[in-house]
Amino acid sequence: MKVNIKKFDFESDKILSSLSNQDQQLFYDYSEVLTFKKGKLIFYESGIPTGVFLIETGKAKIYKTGLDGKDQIFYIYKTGDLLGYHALLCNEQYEDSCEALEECKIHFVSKTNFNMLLDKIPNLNQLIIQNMSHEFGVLVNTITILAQKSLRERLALYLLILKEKYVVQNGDILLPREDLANIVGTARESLGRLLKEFKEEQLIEVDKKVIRVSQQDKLLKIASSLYH
Amino acid sequence: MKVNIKKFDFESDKILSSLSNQDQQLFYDYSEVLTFKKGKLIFYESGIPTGVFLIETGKAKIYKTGLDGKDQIFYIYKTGDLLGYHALLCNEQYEDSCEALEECKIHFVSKTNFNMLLDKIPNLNQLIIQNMSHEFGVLVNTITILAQKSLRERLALYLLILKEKYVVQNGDILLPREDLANIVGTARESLGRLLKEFKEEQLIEVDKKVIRVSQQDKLLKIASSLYH
DNA sequence: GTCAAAATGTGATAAATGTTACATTTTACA
DNA sequence: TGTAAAATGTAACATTTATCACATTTTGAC
Repeated sequence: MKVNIKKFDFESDKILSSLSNQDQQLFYDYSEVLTFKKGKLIFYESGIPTGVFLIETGKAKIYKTGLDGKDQIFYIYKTGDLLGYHALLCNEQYEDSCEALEECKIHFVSKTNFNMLLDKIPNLNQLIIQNMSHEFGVLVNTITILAQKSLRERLALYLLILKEKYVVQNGDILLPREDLANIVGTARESLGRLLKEFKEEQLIEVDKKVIRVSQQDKLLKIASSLYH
Repeated sequence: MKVNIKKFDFESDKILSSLSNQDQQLFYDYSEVLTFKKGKLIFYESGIPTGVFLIETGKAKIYKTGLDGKDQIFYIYKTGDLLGYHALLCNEQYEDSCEALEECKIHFVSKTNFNMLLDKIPNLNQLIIQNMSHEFGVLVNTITILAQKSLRERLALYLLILKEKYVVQNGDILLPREDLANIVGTARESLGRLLKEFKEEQLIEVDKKVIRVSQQDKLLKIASSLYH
């Protein structure tokens, strides 16, 4: 059986897109637009949540910094995604940090406004519940992959996931090596070695920072432990 | 800084215990009591959810079986915990399996009844949202640990977590080696070797299957990468 | 209690991955 | 456009962890 890439997608864009046009407009009405330059923090671990974020353009990584200072990236949000509501909804400090991978235009909805919207849009509550319970499954899958699969398998899988998501132009992956290493859970050097192997096996093409998947089917087999 | 063991607790017992006595009674009224013998499946991956489960007595592991047949256990539920609502709430198949670690007495609430309860108990919806958003943080922490920490650190951490939770008598841990290996994400043999090391270093005592933590403080330092 | 099955322990070996220490390239911006 | 800083590549080496192939112990059923 093959791994299913869709099972690694939070689908956090569905929350807003499932609302009626009026409700979507209401959401925008109660938001203010913020711009985060590349590398800027949108929120950070142990900070107090003050609202939620809807990405209009750009991508952002959420990650957690380990005790040794190494980051573990566990998701990349993209255009349309609603994020940052977990800590807000359980009245806890942020457990993770969020950083703009490129310039991000974001609709920020303050805590008070968000609560107001939850009142005014009966659907919203339900959609967030649906999304969070879906996310649970995604994180469970992530844990299993990280705990059980070899580096080679993990890299193959995440290249496929990123290809779907991290489109710069026709499916090219443009992400700092360090970030990619922090997604698949390895050292930058080990990642580099493996990327070279993949390149030699003509599974991918590498042009400076850009990675292009050339043999999706073979990568999928590797990710599924069906092919070494 | 030291790792915080509390950040690995779903606190799924808080859902019901936060309700008023009347509402708790209502919950029980709409449930039927089921008994699962040790080793029996409570639900399983790719199955269709039909309701939720409240553990009255016993413990149960939730895990996911990887493509190679190896299980990854990512949580152990105990008395008072409400579980199995994720797949139900997002209308998806179970992403994981749940198996009784010992004989479990469980209150099962069917999907229809659960929806009815969500209507009748205004609080319940809110409590589940709170719990799910809290769980998100726990899973994020789990991912970071699995991806970044050495086997030695992971074992130290999970022994401490299990000591809190898996009390048979005064904090003893009684769990098959294979299960423990599937929690910390390693092979059974590697786990055994490391347990022997811990024993030689007098961090733990091992009496047949029972593991007893003797030097909690040192284990905590190991788990926190402060001590080799 | 006996016996078979399941669980656990052991040791040698192989493989995977991390670490260190630089060389080289690319990028950002002055 | 030049230059320093950041990112990336490389190679040798150390370490960790998995794997294999059994021996031994424990458990559960009869």
